[in-house]
Amino acid sequence: MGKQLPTRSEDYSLWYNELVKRADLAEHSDVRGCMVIKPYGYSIWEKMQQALDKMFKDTGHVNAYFPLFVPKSMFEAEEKNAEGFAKECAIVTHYRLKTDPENPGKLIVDPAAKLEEELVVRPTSEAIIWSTYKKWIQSYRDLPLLINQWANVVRWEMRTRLFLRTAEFLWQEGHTAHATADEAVKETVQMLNVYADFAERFMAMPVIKGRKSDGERFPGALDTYCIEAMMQDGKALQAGTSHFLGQNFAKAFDVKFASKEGKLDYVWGTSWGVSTRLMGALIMAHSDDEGLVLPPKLAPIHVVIVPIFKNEDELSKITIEVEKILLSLRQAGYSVNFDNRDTQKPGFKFAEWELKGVPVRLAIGPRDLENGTVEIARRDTKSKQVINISDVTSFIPTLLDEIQENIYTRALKFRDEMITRVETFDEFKRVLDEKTGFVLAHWDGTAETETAIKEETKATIRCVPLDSEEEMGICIYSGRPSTKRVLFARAY
RNA sequence: CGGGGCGUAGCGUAGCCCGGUAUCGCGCCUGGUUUGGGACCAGGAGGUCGUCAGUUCGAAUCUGGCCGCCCCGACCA
Repeated sequence: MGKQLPTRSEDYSLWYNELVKRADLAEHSDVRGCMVIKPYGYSIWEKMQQALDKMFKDTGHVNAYFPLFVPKSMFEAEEKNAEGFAKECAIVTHYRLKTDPENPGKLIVDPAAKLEEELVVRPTSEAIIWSTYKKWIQSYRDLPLLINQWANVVRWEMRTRLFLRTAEFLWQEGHTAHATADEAVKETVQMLNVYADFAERFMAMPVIKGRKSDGERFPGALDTYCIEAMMQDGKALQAGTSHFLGQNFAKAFDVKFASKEGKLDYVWGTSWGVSTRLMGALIMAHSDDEGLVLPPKLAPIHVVIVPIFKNEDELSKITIEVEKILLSLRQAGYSVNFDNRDTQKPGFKFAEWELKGVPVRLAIGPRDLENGTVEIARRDTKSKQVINISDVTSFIPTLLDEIQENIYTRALKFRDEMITRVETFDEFKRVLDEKTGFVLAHWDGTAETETAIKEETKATIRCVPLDSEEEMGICIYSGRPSTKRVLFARAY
């Protein structure tokens, strides 16, 4: 393992994989397609969970937990949904092992323990949840039902990438039921806004809110909204989705309610989710050739303090000063790590904490003790300055805010520069190949055109942006009339 | 499931064509010198060469089966 990370420009995928491993975020498990999230990586996910969970609670949602296993008959009740996920389901068929009579010490699946009905390991929980909602909902007084679940799901993917696509992943899925279509649509849009807000305010990652084309819609939904983010290689990453389910699941699972007027009607549903994929997004949106760059609001460690010392005596003198800083910063609610290991040199520690993306580093050595100063370095710009040690406590909060802001602004500027409006298919292909990034172009609205463009260019319609203005134009592919531009990109 | 490639120490590898008991780097351990940007020197530990069989006096190397993994395609939060 070399000391230097591969560079982003050389091979973005290699850079990503190495970074994930070297920054101690995650690694491939020995289990096919699965991922081990390491403590440091998991602590970032926990920060995301906390922030999101609060936003869900603030919008009136509560948490619950539903089973991992879904009986096949229940799973197939909503046909479109079942069909959409059928190709990537793990299925439990037996419930017991036994000693292999021909191979002592080894186990075989006991053929006598075959399940009468197979259990599907949830690829998503609509089926199991709606079958439960049937029991919970009778009257308009039971509505709206606003529930979120933090869980793992399994999708048997052919090829996997850490965080972006693994056989098992962690996520949150909200499932709500409403008395009216209007209210359900409002919920769908509200949660899309929550996601966009989270991405921008916490992850410092600008996103484009939009609506999926028919082809990209969630199976079983009437409408799928999404947020799309741009990675530093110009590719798009779907960072969250919110679906308006109409009455599809209510009908499939017979979930009816009595209205105020005494009429019986099917309820209206939504579902929405974000996953550990956001970790991949966070990494690819901000990190550089030195490693991870974490926005302060999601950094498990805000500040790391590295003492520069030659002997025990120097370290203890430094420690006295550091203790004061630790105390005041921790009281102010910041997570601070004092790296007083005597097994590593300062240079090594600098590199290591940069790799892990800690936003601010303080270095204190004998020179500083003499001058009453401390060297302060920020991860996002890699700039350093020396300030008075007495100013540290007031300096840090402002600096962290500034870093959060700067990372966002930088990502936004990059994103905006990498969105190109094109008028012809030649231009479209050229931009995708040479400049990369997102392309705003007219599309005739047909699935045929969408598929043809995808086959020729590997670019997909990421979404119809919600802020896309009415504008007469002609489809870049078919030449037919179009009223709106849609967002194309190659995607993860 | 189609097309290509690879399995050698914790990780990354050389050796394989042309058979003689395994190379180098990182990491790890010990001692010393170092310590304001990934230290240096010296010594050391660690290997059923994926697996099973065959050929041979002798197999990491040649032959065959099996297992596993990676890359490209189809699928995808």
